[in-house]
Amino acid sequence: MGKKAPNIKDVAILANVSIATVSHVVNGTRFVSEETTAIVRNAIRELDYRPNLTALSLRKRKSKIIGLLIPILQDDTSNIFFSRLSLGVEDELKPNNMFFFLGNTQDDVDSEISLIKNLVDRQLDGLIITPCLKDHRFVRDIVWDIPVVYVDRKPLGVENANCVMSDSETACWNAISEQINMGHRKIGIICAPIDTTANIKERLNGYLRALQEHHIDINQKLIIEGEYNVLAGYKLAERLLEYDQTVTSIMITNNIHALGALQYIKEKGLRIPEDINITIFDDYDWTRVYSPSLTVIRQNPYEMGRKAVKILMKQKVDGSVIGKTYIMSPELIKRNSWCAFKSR
Amino acid sequence: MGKKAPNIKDVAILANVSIATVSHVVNGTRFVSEETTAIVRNAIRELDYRPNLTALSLRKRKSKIIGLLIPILQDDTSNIFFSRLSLGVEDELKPNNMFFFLGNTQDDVDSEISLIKNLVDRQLDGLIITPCLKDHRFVRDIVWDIPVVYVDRKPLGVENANCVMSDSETACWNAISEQINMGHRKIGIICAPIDTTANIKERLNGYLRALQEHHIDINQKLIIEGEYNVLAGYKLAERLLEYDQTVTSIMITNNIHALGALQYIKEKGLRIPEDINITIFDDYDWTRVYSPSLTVIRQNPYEMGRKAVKILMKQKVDGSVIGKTYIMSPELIKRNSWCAFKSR
DNA sequence: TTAAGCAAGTTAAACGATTACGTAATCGAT
DNA sequence: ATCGATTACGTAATCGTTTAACTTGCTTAA
Repeated sequence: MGKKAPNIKDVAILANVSIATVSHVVNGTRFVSEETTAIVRNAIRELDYRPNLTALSLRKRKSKIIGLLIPILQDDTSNIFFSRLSLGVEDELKPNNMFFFLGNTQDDVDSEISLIKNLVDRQLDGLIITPCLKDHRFVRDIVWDIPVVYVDRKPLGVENANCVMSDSETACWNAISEQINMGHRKIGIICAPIDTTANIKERLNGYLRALQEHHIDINQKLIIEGEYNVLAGYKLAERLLEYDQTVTSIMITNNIHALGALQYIKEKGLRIPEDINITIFDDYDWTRVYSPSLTVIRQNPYEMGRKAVKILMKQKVDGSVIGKTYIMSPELIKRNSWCAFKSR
Repeated sequence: MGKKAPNIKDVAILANVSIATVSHVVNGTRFVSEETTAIVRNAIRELDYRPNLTALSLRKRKSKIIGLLIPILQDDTSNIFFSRLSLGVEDELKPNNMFFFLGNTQDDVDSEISLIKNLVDRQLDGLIITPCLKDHRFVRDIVWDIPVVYVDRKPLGVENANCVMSDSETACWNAISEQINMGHRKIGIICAPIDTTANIKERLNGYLRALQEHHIDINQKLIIEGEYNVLAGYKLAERLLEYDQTVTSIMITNNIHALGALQYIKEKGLRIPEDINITIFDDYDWTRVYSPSLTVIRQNPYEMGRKAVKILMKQKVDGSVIGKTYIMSPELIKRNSWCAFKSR
């Protein structure tokens, strides 16, 4: 126990060369004779020397690390979106042999700022952020010239930053439109608080647009909004169905609310889909196994993660950032929680 | 764009003092006159100076970061266990104002080693590891004197490292025993590959012990083991129930297999719990909403994470590590997937 | 013979902080 | 007037690397 890690100097002494030579052997940055190379290699092996990455970061002013900031709430810790996003980021990073630093802002503005600062101050090579703070104008002054890519949400004041987004509006519009075509008229929607950075508004807009296009009056009472946890989901479904028992379809714009809402629907004895159609955002594994299996809108966070890294890498190389937004299209996965409207 | 971040020297120049004085003002490590302090503070504010944490890590030989290594597989990206574990780690770290570096080994031995090395080489202050590599003897030579705490799994060769574990054996034993007392005799168990570091064996042992204690013959054909993904879960349930239709209870030792197995049971038309009891490891949200709600064994990964950090902090302070293993007891949450045995 | 050229290293200055040690100015006591 | 203590700060070494600039000893061409 307790022996110190060897450094380049230890290697140099053992090999009886200068530290510069060791460095050049390690990095192949200059010709070193075969003989010397062999001696240095041996010394490295003998001591089990590995370069100190902190010193390297300091000297090179880059760290081979990027930061990934995500906003997972307490009640949402098995969030599939950000898990898969991380996986995408990781997989794309690996070939560049870089790592990432995961920071969870827990959707808290102060955490977000302090995390960004902390990461920047560790000389990160880039940042991928799903922001909770709406206004990111100040961020430019914090991150200096570190490339930043926004994912899933686009805050204010970063018009010339690159983004990777999911087109939830169209996805939602599409799901609602299809149901209208299947005869449904009274369609409710359950949302997390709309006044956040999260793209709830887009989903709601998709809903509204679909109704308008089909000349269906919008009833504000069928638009239900509330806290982001399972119990709230239950209550929101209750509020919706107490108000109007004849709703024949509900779009639940997140998985957490879905869990609560389904509980209420089950207790209430409503049959899915005969009495009510259900559509859920995000294709969690369980939605397939549920009885009946649930129609979902599947985003592609994995690819979004990969894309974000690709953009970051490109930004690092050519430096030029031109506020482009890359859009991924979610997929509608139709399962057994949908059926055509039958009057009752 | 592209201005460089200011450093301590910039501040010193602006304030017309030495960098030592700036450092002392920042850290309060020496008396500095009120006047000078004010001047320095102003300069800091004006430049928006924040110390470079890389330089700081290098100099102080510590980073205020710990590493958390977890083994999440592709098919398991919404894993609640490790999500909550991370959350526990994070929450416990915050008051110490430290951060963590999350590394996913994806249950791959090579990734595990390279991640450990990478983290160590960044002067991490500690490591919390859920290992996939069985033999960690070599780790001592890699991490030098950085404190390590193992969570959820204990590899070989680290007898004097601290651990935080979940007592799955007792939990499993308890669940099986209760069902035996409820009249069940033919009880199957579905496991992920037993030959891993993951504590599948403990769960199986709990199962075996319960049967033995009640003098029930052990039928190897009721012990089903297979790959760790949803489809495999389906196939494993199929194998079990094709072999013996009269099994009245299945213990599914992980959530992923459960999803597949439930699918099979549903398709097969078996009723839960009338035809078959179901018990699942890990209390995912959806198990409550499922029809019927599922009896689960709930571990406490959140507290395990917090505990691991506490141990790490203590280790950092007193340095003495005495291979203690802290054990958390999972909880049996009885829901509607259980009923007493009725002969059919 | 000698200067230029080359091969293969070495030396030392960064990177941005902390901190042991040194020092100039002031004051009180003798 | 001089010494010693004290106050308030500066100088420079250090952490472990990279890398520009320099050195040393040969070879070779004029």
